[in-house]
Amino acid sequence: MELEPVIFHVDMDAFYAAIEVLDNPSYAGTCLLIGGNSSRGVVATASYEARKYGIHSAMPMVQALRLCPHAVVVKPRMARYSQVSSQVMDILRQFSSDLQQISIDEAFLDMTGTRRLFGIPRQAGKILKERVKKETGLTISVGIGASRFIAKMASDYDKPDGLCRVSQGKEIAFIDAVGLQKLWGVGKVTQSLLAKHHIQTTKELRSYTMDSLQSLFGKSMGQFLYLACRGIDPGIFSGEAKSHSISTETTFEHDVTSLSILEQTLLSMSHEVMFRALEEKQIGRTVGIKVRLPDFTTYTLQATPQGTIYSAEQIYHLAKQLLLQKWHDGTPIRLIGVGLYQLYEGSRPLQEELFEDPYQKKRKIEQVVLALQKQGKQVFKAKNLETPTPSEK
DNA sequence: TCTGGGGTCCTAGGACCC
DNA sequence: TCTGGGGTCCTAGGACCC
Repeated sequence: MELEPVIFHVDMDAFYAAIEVLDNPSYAGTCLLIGGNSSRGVVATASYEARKYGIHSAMPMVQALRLCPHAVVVKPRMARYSQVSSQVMDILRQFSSDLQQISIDEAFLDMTGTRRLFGIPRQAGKILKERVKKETGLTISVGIGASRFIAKMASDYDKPDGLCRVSQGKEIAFIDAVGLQKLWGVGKVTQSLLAKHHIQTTKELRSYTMDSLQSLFGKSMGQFLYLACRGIDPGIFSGEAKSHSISTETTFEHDVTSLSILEQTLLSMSHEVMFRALEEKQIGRTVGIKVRLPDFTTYTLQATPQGTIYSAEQIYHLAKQLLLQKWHDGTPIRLIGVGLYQLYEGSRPLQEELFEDPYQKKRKIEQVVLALQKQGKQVFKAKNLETPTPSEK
């Protein structure tokens, strides 16, 4: 007999803010904003108290503080959040070995065939929530469905501290309840495109054939919409990630016009990107830069040299060449970024080159530096254990 | 309102090859 | 000299997500 698929989507509630409250209980019940507190910062996470004022993620911090002047702003501590994230993932793994983490605070759990262990899905969801709460102090929202797509929207449907199950056969009714505005994968642009065609609801969307949707919205988006409004998983998070990239970017506090500052920034970013690649044992074939002007026009440039990209210095040289293709002295820049693309796993080049690349030597040096840095970190961690931070009392 | 940082995926055009 | 069709790779831009 075919087992009914049971997919859980676990979503941690106001994750960054919740952790700050855990570590500093005096924040409990306050309007807490996690994010950069500069003039150009945005809100990464707002506590539920702050959300009552209309504050949401991605809102400019300046605007958020206008809405709620007494809010407390805390800079993100990503290392701490990652630590708690893996703690939660370890708990989830005890419920199913088939875990797919999709971001720092979200994961899918395939719970098919676990009924004898944890009971019916809703029961299993309850146990899971209790376990996470008891062991970490955090509340999570759990969505349960027969597919990832449904489970994902179900966890959002009843937030925070939610538990929502959509049983098989009830998908269309659920999609209609969620509504077109909150359909996963349909953002602002698609929304207004739909509105132009007088499509306001998921029900109206269902009156279109696959062909007509594809001619209106393109092959891929058309198919996505056709399936999504019927509650059929369009295949979200199913394929293995093919390509991979590592990038970093920064928005300057004030627009930058000086070449030497841009060079400095590119250089340190090139090192950061290269170190992360080394750490993940990835080799890149393409270097790209991103530039944003004060009026927010943004362009990207990339280059794929012959052979392989071995070192931070090589990234820097390529990035600088790319920058100088577009940038002329004195043009103010708001944001600059560097990335490594077309990554593949390994420490060897795709094709053995005839001569040893001078950059290959540099890579080896950088590998040694990375190893030393890691050692340093471990020493640091060991020391930390002896002198616990106040929150660990 | 004046818009972060880190990603993935899709589209479309051009180069190049057979 | 006018010119097809398919495939792959590269580049640039953009939508979307957390």
